[in-house]
This record gives sequence, C-alpha cells and structure tokens, in this order.
Amino acid sequence: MKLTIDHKSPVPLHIQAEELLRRLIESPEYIEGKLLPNEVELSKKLCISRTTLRQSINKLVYDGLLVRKKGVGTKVAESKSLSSKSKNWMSFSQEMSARGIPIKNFELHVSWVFPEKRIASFFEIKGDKKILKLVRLRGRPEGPFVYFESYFHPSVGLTGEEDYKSPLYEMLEKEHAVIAMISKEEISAIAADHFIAEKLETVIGAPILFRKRFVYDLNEKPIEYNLGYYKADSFVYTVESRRE
Amino acid sequence: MKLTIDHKSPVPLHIQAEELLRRLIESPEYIEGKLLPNEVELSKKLCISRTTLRQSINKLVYDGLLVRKKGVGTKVAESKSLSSKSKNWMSFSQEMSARGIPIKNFELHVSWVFPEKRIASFFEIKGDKKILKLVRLRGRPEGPFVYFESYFHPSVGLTGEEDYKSPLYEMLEKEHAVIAMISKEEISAIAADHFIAEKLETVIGAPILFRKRFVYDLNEKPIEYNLGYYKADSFVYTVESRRE
DNA sequence: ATAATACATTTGTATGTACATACTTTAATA
DNA sequence: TATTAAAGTATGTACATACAAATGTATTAT
Repeated sequence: MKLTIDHKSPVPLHIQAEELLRRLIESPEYIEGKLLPNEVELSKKLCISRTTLRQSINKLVYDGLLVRKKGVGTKVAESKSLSSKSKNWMSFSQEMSARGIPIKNFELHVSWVFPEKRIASFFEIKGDKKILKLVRLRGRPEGPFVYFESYFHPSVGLTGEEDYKSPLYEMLEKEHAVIAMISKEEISAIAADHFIAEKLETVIGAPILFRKRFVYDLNEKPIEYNLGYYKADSFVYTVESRRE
Repeated sequence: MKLTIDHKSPVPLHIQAEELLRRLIESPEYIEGKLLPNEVELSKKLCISRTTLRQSINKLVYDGLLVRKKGVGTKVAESKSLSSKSKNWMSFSQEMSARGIPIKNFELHVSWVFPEKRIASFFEIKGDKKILKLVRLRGRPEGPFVYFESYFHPSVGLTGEEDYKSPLYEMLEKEHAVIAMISKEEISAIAADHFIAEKLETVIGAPILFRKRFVYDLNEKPIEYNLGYYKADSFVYTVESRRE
C-alpha cells in the first residue's frame, strides 16, 4: 500500500493526505477505535506541515470517520458513534416485523424497463439498457397501505427470476453478495393522484407520505432507487438525531 | 443585528465568525446567490485572520450553505427544495436560513396553559401547573407554509417576555443556558382539518406533513414538545443513515 | 493509602506570510 | 473591430509558529 506523499504531484498535499488516511483507517489494524499517531509526529512522517495534515483530518472528522479528543488523540470512529446521524435504518420487512405487523403482498410485478433520466443518472449509467423494475403493493390483510416502485442497478446481477416474496435485502446479501449499507431518503407529503389512489384503495387527493429512497452499498455505489407511497396514518417515520 | 466579533469572549473566533456568517446570509440581502465580501476584506472587517475566517467559511461550505469559486468569490448556495438534513439537526430558522429563505412570521402567540396529559408525561411533570405554549405560523412572504405548536418545560425558565422573533434555540442557549441536543421525531402524512386548513390557507383534506418533535438537552432532560404542520411540497425531510 | 500538584502529551485556536491558480477586466496590438 | 496580452481580484495551497485547554500520568505531600 502506498503510504507516502508526493510533493511534486499536482494533487494538493491535503488531498493526498486525506486519501492516505482513508486507506489507512480501512486497514485491519485500525478497525476498533484505535488511536492514530499524533498530529505532530504524523505530519513529520508524511513530510507535510501540521496545518495541512489537520486540514485532511478535519474532513474525515466531518465525514464521521475520525473522532478527535483534546489531550487524548484522534481515533477511528466506532460504528456506534455513527448513530448520531440517525438510527439503524431498516428494510420494509424489518420495519413491519419490528412493529409486529403481518404483511400481505397484494401485487408483485417484475419487469425490465429503460430507466428514466433521473434514475439513470443516479445509477451513473446510460439510459439505453434496460434495468430491473420491481413493483410491490403491500399491506395488512384488510387492505394495502403502501405502494413501492424499485429500480436496481445492473451490477447487482438480478435476473428477475428471484424469489421476491422473501425479504429482499437478505436475498441480495446471500445470493448476490450485495450489502445495502447507506440509505438517503427524502420524505414529503403529497396528495394521491388517480393511480396511487386506485392502488391504495383510497380517494384522489388523499394525503400520502411519499418517500424517495436511495440505497448504496459499502463503497457508496448505488444499488437501488426506491419510491414508496404510504397511505396516511399507516406509517410514521421516526428519526432520532443528536447535535455535536 | 450584532455583526462583530468579541476577542475577549471564551467562544472561539472561528465559531463566532461562523455564527455571524450564518446570520448574515440569512438576512434578506443574501437570498439569491449573492457574493460575500472577499476573504481578505472580510477578515479585516471582522478583525480576525484570513486563516481563521476560512475555517468558518469552510464549515459553511461543508454544510452546503456557501459555494466558493476560485477567482470569483464566495456566494450563498442556491437550494432547490427545502430539506432538513438529519446529520446535524437544525432548528427551523437554521433550516430555512440554510436555504437562504427569508422567513415571515404570520402569527406569534405566547400563552400559559395547563399541559395535556401526553405533554405532562413527556415532561415528567404534573398537569396542575401551567406551562408556556408558543404558537407560530411561519412561511414565505407569499404565504404561510408551516404551523408550529411548542410547549416548554418549566425548568427552561421562559417568562413569556422573551423575543420570540429571534432564533429560539440561540436565545435558549445564550439567555437560559439551555442547549437543545437530542431530537426525536415522528413524521407522518395527515389530511388538513378545518383548523390547519385555515391557518395554512389551504383546503380541508389537503395533504400535510406532520412532524412531532421531542427535544432534549445534554442530559436527556426534556425541553420542548413541538408539533409542526407543513403544507405539502413546501417541505421535504431528508434522512441519511448507515447500517452497522 | 489518598489527595493534591506538577508535568508531559495531544488536540484546539489563532496569526502571519508567501506563492499558486482560476477567473475577470482592461489595455495594447494586429 | 477583433484578438491577444497583461493586470487585477479572489480563492487555493502550504508552511512556520505560538500559545491555550483538556487529558492522563507521575510525583509529592498529607
């Protein structure tokens, strides 16, 4: 592993140092909250000034990878401290079973479609190749309360022949070695249009909790693009956050 | 508006400068991608070094409030849709100023009321003593888009005579030494009832993003119980989370 | 033994300085 | 006039330096 800094490179030193540190803390020795060498020493070792090194460290601290403590040192953040961002996110199946709700699948439809522009750009692919689209209408025995539309990145390797009745993320992990790691979500309230109203067995204009979900793997590569339409009152989204 | 920096304050200069800039870009002059004064000039004006000023600006750039461009200057970031990052949670004022949106207070009403049962139990107090209730209707110049109802724990020490037009959490922090630290939120979609529809100038049944917010201080003592009713499409809640 | 003190360590804050690089404006030149 | 060159402006990079504040450890006095 290259762990030196090239002063002749056009790449700024603090960028080089940042990348170096990213690689460093990924290595096995640094998994469990281990302290980094102190700044003065490290800056000497890397032949850059402490100021420049701090610039790099700051960025990693901001990204939540490192934690500094005055008088102690800088250590690799433990995954627990990441919960400051938000609670462990869950899949739909997990969410529901956590609430003790039995799920019924009302519709389950798999197809191959050309991605819309915003989906293609999220996946960073061109729009000329079909991708897998998964539509699911789910709810309680009495009736559906959520309509999902999911799109999957080609590299996930789904064939469309998988068993989509079982928990999806478990299947992805076991059979395709794809681990959904990061989830970015946008939640808003909308009025049901004709299509959604029909699916969710409600009236046009009914309040719907709409959730866009962007799912990434460990390497922040996009995996899934998911749209969820929840019937009002059937779903409450909880967030816990902490200032720092 | 206080726009000076106190070198004798125990608060670090770069923090003071950061807060100052946050307030500055919140002000009406800075709504539309306007350039800030250049760094050298601004550092002179604030009587801090350019390095220190850059530290402050960097943070705001990280937070997506400012955009820098070499050879041009630093300008207020233009934001497409309102959204609230859960990374470091923010107050309403911060959320809005982060997107450079000028806030108008349509209603602001302070009163003392007997707490409802669920509020009393959240605050862990008996329901026989009146607590402070703060009602606010806020939005853009064109019209309101959010209705807030807040209740405060007696120990916060609010008298009802405070200036509720200024950012609330800043006031709490400065004048009452209360630091809002933890926020637990429940987000759902509901239909506007008669009352909410009238307040938000919309129709009964219109979709509303409803947010319950429970705010705690450093010691996890309850501070505020807050209900927010957002007009649909005026507010998008964004959450970023990571599995562990 | 215990508590108080002093010291070393490490990050935090803050400044001054210098030059590089990207972009804009102005002036000179063909 | 149009093109090019130079000057000006603003951020970007990088360093050396100094002291402050928090923490942990070793020492000392009680």
